[in-house]
Amino acid sequence: MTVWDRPEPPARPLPLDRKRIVAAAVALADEGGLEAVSLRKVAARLDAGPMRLYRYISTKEELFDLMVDEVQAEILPAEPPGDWREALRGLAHGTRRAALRHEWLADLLGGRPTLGPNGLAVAEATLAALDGLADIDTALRAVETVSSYYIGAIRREIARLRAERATGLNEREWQRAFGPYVTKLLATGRFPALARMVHDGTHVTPETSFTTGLEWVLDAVAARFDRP
Amino acid sequence: MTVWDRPEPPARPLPLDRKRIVAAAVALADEGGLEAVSLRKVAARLDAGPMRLYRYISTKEELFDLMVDEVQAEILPAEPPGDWREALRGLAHGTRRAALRHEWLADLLGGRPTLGPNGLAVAEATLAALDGLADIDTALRAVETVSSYYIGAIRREIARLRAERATGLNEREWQRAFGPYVTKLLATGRFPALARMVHDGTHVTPETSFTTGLEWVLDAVAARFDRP
DNA sequence: ACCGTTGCGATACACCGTATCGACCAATAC
DNA sequence: GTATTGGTCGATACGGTGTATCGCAACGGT
Repeated sequence: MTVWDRPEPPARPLPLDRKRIVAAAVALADEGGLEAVSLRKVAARLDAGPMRLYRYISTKEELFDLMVDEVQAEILPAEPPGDWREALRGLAHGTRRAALRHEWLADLLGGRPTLGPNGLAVAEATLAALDGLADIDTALRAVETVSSYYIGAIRREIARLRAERATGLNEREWQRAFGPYVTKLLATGRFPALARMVHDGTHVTPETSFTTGLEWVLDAVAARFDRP
Repeated sequence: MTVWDRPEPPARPLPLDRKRIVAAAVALADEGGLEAVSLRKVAARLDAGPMRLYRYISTKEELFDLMVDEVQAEILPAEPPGDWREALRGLAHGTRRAALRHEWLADLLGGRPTLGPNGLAVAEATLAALDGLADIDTALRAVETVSSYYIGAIRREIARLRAERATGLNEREWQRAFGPYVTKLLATGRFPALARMVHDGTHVTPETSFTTGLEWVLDAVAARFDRP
């Protein structure tokens, strides 16, 4: 029996590790959103059966945790920041940019404590920036407040982005177009303040809105640092 | 054929409406979380087949939208607030209390624009409170900033609550107990600031933490109102 | 060389959201 | 009064999900 007759040995499946699994899941989520991530599809991308993954994770939620931690690596500042304010600002904008690159992140943000290595590294970097500027409790409160702000702001921004995309790319006209339903409701006169806002409010880019609010919050933090 | 032989006419199924459907869904979610809400189970609670619901909603997401709008009715202030600060504060705390009553709300908060009647009413009440205190754009920015803060804060709080519950009700000792994994990581010395925080930080109730951050943000808003 | 043990992953299960389409019912035509 | 038609409703069915179970194959010890 010649070599030509003999079949190749059964191709050993690619060895798996969490890194490859998470990369596949992130790719799927980037392409089709979180709901496109199924254990079967992730496994298929790696030429494996679904149950194969259970050696590395024990639940789908754990996969999500790993995904979040994975992208948190993108958030860590490249160079040590100048002062605390720049550090917090960088963190907030970094998270926002990550969420714009990986929109599914908005669905997960704040949903579970981030105890992965990168999550902890982010927390460490944040707290380190505030070191010595105030007592520990004030610093903690500052981090919580800023994080809460940008988690909420990012969620809202991505939500609006999706809504605009769904109603047909009317990015600029969203405020006025809003869909017939809302315009009708506004016309009833039951929401005068809202109607005025929609009618007279200037359109600002999401980034401007995000930045403005962030600076306000940072101002509030600064006020506590100056007068402890 | 006597009455006794004749079967009763087939019991006409209870008439359905969105209100009853949403109430059933909310009850299910209150009992078992969002993932306990399936169209089949909601329908079963109403003695109906799953497809029956599709006359009232066309997608499961729409049911979630209705649920959110439903609980937003609980948020509207009972009496007109004294000043803008009290209004925003009331809104934030109202939302937080609603999320503690209906934990699944935290999963949905900020996830989609709230265009339902109650959502719009909440927005109207908020904006009305700021009326005339600043130019429209500043007012809008203020509302966005405060909402972003409390959406993020509530999500984080519920996430921690669930994590504590899952690791076994160690509510008080969470900071120190944290699970063997984190303590090990902290022991490596790679996260000094974090370790100090965990070790020396005072334990504050979630409500205190929420309120503190909220007042900071409100201070920031007030600063913009005073000096426009 | 054999056998006991372990651990992997294919099979299978219960359940999901919802597209499809047959059965039913009301209204119309004769 | 009866036959027919039209439209609507919801039972059935489909393709997919996360994961429990357990037969089998590979391995280590005697």
